[in-house]
Amino acid sequence: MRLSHHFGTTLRQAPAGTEAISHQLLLRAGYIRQLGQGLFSALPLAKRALTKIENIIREEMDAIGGQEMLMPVVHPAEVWQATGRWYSIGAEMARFKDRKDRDLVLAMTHEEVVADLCKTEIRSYRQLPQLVYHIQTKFRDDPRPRAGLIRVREFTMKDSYSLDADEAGLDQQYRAHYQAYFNIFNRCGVPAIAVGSDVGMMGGSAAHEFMYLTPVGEDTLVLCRHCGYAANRQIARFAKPAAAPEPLQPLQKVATPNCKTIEDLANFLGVPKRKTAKAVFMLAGHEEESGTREEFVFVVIRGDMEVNETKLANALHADWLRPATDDEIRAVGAVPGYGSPVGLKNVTIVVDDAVPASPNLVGGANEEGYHWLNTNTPRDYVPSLVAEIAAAGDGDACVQCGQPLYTARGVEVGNIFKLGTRYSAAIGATYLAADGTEKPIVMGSYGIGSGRLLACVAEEHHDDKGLVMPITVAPYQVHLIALAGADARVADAAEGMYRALRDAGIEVLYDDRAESPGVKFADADLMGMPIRLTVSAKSLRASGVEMKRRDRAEGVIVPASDLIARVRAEIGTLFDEIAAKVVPVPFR
RNA sequence: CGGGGCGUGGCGCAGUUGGUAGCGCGCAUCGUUUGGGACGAUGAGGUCGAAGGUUCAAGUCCUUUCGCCCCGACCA
Repeated sequence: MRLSHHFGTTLRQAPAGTEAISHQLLLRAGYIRQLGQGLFSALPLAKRALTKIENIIREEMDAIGGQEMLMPVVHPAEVWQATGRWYSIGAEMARFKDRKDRDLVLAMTHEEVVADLCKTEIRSYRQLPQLVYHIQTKFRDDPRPRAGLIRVREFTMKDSYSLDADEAGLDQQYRAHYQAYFNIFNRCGVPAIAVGSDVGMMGGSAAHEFMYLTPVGEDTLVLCRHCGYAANRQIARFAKPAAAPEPLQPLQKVATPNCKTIEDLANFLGVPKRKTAKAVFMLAGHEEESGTREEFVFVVIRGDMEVNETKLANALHADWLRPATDDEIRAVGAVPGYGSPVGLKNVTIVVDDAVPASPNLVGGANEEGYHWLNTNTPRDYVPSLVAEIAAAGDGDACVQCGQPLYTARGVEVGNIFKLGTRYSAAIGATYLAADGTEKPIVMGSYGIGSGRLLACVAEEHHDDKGLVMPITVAPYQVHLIALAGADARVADAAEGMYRALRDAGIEVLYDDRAESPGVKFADADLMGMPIRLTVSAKSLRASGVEMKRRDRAEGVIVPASDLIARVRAEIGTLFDEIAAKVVPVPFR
């Protein structure tokens, strides 16, 4: 491609209001342009890179038995109603009506459609296992898109769906994806780690997220250096420090004026926070066919811990949670700041599992200015539910090895879910087993966002001058610069090399513009092709062309007669360097 | 949805107590220049996000509204 007719200009300065490096560089280098909030066009450079990423994904999916197909972006509401997600998903799903006033949705994902297809395509266990996938547009009306391509509303995702007769088959396909995903990210030059994660709106029994660690990431991960424990904060567990056993003491009311927070209370009474019980009031929302149902929830957790809302919502099977208002708290007979489960009736009380194990905690008295000493459950109040609902954070002890955990930020570049039979059962996607019984297909769902992955490539591979694209993802392998000026010999030589490179099947971006050398070098650095070739009067005097890797400071002069062979060798070396990173990863 | 910020040529920005809109880069033409964002000359390009209001007069003041960014809530 000739740069003189290339669609997409470079920008000397990044547009205002861009923070993430990947956002700035992809914009400045002319890869992407923003159309609206969370809506981006991929210009030719980005499109070529995305195609390469998608082809890597195709190769790895095909290698584990995937069959590529294509499902629609617009779905009738019925399939989403059948699984209940029409009701449980809120404004994040874009809905509209067709001319016949029928409800339609823009696809956020395709479990429903796959399950629907299975109704007709899968009849017998003899057809299983299978793996289908597609690379298709998704739309999720995210409340807050951010950081360029890292979090958008419309995006392209590879989503695959495994179909199995039983859990063992699912487990096998799940593990195959686990390794295939590492291969994909390594081939794209994005170092990723797998962490245990929440199943979220997908439902199901287990899930991993593949995270690229970076401060611009929006997920918080809880990690252990010692044993490798890794989990999304949403589900991260930790070893709770055991409370010293002591005999239960009788309840005793004490005056605690102006002690509305655990901090105040602990200071006022001179007790450590872990000897207190904190009351947190939430409303749990349940989206049902008949409408929204809200349930008041009284949460009790030790004062030295915080509630993890994802864990709490999961324990309650709630679709969402919100904090209760003071009026709602009073309505159940509790007092904001002095709330106590003691003596409350007809209220759902959820207790963190550390609370029953911690004797004689200071708790509210449901009376302004008073707390109880020595509250104990179940002696003084009976929980509706005891669950593990505390949030893990920096310094907490690892559940596996007891060493201190730390937190880091990451971008989710892929995820894998064991769905089980939730969708197949709801939609009626069944098969006949060997024993003649009809059983729901056991499904798995696996996603990778290609645009987000491109953003992570840019985030990982850049320097102060611009992008440094890995050979596997780079839009072009070679960036050929002609420093011709008025020198027709240089121009002719460059034209000849451009043709020869193309004829050799090498992807080359050719800067044939009448720009000054500084501009050409700066643009080449910005756009980030892995190999730069410079033809000039100077290089011709050395009877050759300068070849320089984007990731190296120095170039070499290669003889024009050897050009194709030398470029091919360099491309080979670059591919080999990437291939060396593609290694087996133990499942955990 | 809460908090904060920003909307002025393609990009980055200035615009004072209201007085008829400017700078740098980029773009076009011509000439000079060609190994790290060259130089000169000439030129094109703006309903100042939108609507309403105040005023003799609004980029500037008031009201409303839209868009975008950041933090939080939320979330694959």
